[in-house]
Amino acid sequence: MSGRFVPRSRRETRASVLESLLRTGGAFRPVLARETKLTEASISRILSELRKERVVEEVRRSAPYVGGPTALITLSKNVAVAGIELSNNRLSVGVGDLTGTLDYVDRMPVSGQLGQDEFEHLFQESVAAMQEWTDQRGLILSQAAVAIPGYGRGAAGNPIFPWDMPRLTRFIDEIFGDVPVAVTNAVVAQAAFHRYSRTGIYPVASDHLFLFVGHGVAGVIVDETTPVDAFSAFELGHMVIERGGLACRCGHRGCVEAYTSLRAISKIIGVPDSDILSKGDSFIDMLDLGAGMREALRERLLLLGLGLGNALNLHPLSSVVISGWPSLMPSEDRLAILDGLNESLLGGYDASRLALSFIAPSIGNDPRAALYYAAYCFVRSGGLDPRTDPQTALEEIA
Amino acid sequence: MSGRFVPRSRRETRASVLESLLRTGGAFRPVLARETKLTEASISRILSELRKERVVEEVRRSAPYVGGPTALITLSKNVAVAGIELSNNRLSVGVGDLTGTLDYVDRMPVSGQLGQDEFEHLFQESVAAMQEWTDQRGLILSQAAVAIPGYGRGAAGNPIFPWDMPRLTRFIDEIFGDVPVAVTNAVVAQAAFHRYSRTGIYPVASDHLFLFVGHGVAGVIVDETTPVDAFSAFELGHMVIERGGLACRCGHRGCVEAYTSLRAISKIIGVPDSDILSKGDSFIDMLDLGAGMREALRERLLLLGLGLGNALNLHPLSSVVISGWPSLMPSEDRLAILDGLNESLLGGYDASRLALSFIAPSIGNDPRAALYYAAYCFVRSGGLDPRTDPQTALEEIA
DNA sequence: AGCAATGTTTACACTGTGTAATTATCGTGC
DNA sequence: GCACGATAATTACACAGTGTAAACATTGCT
Repeated sequence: MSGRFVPRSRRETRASVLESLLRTGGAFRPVLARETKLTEASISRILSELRKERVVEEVRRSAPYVGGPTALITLSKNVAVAGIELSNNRLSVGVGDLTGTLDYVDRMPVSGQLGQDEFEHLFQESVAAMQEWTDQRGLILSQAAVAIPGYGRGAAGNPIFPWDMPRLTRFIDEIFGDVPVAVTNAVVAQAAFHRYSRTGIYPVASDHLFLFVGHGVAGVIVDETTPVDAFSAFELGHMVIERGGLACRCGHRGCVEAYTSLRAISKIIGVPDSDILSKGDSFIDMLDLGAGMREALRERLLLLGLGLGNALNLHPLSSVVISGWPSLMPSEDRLAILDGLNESLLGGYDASRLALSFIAPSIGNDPRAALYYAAYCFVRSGGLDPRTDPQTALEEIA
Repeated sequence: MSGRFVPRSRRETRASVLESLLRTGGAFRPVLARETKLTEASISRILSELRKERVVEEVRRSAPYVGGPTALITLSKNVAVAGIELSNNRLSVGVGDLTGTLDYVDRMPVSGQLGQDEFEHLFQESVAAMQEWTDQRGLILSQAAVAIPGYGRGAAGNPIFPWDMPRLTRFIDEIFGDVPVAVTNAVVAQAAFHRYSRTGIYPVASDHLFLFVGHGVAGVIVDETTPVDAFSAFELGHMVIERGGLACRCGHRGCVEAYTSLRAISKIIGVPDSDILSKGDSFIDMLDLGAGMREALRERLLLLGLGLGNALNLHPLSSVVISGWPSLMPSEDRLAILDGLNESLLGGYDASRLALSFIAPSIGNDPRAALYYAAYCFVRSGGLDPRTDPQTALEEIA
């Protein structure tokens, strides 16, 4: 009757406690116990360990009710992590702590046709500058993360930057030397950041597809029970929805990206693709200029909906969050997506079975997503150095 | 340095030992220890437990080498499981043991347009007949499994049998009463059966997509590290690949299924859809009759490849196994699939990055897949009654 | 100051594992 | 037919990590 769930390694237990703190931004012990499904006794033991290691801190708060808790547990500001983000426009490097503070930022413009050698050169320089900054302050990085669009498709290669990926990860590993570094898909970092980092109101809390429409069209299935670092990107951009249609940079015809990417719509509205997302609300005003523009964009949204419906047929989900330029469109125009869904989604679009929501593209806050991802990876490792851990060592051998 | 990986609940440990036995069909202790990453000491303890419970048996064998092992451990024939499979043609019920022996089979024809009431009625009758058989022999079922095409798409509903799924699972649960019963997608059961049940040579051993082209077109990602019961079906059939194309039974136009399902090709070759898969090798001879037939079928295979490429763009995998009518086609005709892949798969088809293989559709051995799935579910539960297990009970509350 | 209500820590028992010592089994060679 | 070598299989013990329950601490209220 006791319903015990005993076995967990210390690392796992620490990880789930720390993850809970990262997601909530700070919690009282009883809450923590509930979230992690541990007893307060265990929480007490783990926290005293983590406090000794200066990974977490206690802040005294007045009790919220009679006899209530007084010690708010938060992640420590002593742990330094780094995040590096590559987008089609720039390479951003940042250093911060586990609470989300960004203490150092450096952004370099890059071209969309960036070659691998060129990138490596730039990367090395940027990291060197960052390390100078950390060395000056005596900071030691506990974790770094690099977010790259199109990353993580194994043998299929990167559809956005056609690079040698094993070489890239080796290169990055070497640059960072002793510091553990995680490389991930930009959209994974972004989804995790939006969903969990408490920087704004996120429209859904259950499993859903996060779809970003930028230079590429990529999604992630945000599965609430799966660790973020196991999320895998969902490259929607190169689904062929119109045989023999518009030519795409991938060499095929009729891809979703050929119709709905920033580059594709920049041709319609006559604004450089790099400017579109930064326009924010003024985007809509801009559209008033051309009468046929909105209609043309609605057609593109319909095609996006068609591809999205196809994707949802493969992997049914009851909720989708869309970010990117479609989120800047007037809400009546966005309805075109539903028309597309009606052409492909099994059973058609039905608000009771599919919730569609939009979230503003978060231009300007790079490399916060990568930084958050670095914090997440640190936390997932239980705040223990992966290199000295026997279990990980064992797995590496195997 | 020791590389210990201690924490596992007894249930998990038992499950991994039993799963290993199910997959291999019997093993010696040292092999078992390696496969489960446990020490021989643990294996010894677990096996003595399982032997007492009569879930496993020991068969004496002459040692394969000096000082070699003599006791081959196998799953017991004492544990009875039931498998029920619904296809568009029939409802098959079987009872067997964990070794794959099928002791009782009953098959009833059903129509493709089966209504839910009608199905429930038939199901109840078939199960009653089966229970009469088990009662006569004093058998007590330890686990049952039901495999249904199109099952498991949550709120999205079943695209093949448009039924009320919560009602269906409730109904099935009630029918079986005390016996634990798992309901799953037919293609999941089939993939697991082909891949793990040692009934034939399976072409790949790594992660891959298993795609079955029958009345529907469905796939499963067979991920070697994920438990089979967590596999989720991949409904490729209703991806729209030709806007405004052929009408599909789902109400949309241009779905993969409208071009490549058994029903679709039965119109081309003039053979009833229910007969196609059972023709086996004579299928090819049949095609010789019509000159344009093969060309028409090749076109359909191209479209299948197009849809497959789209799916692989979303979820990159380096290996695909195809079963169903395409596997009966002459190998030169199957090359049309590659043409389709070349239109959609990022980077085009490349034998070094994508291995395509074919496996004969296993008509006639239903309900072996469901039976195997039942055995798998039993094994996954550690051979313990899930109802008396505190952990499961806890999870059910949550 | 004392009390009620809750939070926090600690002593102890329990589960399940690995290590290492012990015991069992088999084939081989004399 | 019996001792020996090689490996399999079991068992005693130590250790990690959890939950339970009791002890102790803190707070606000009267």
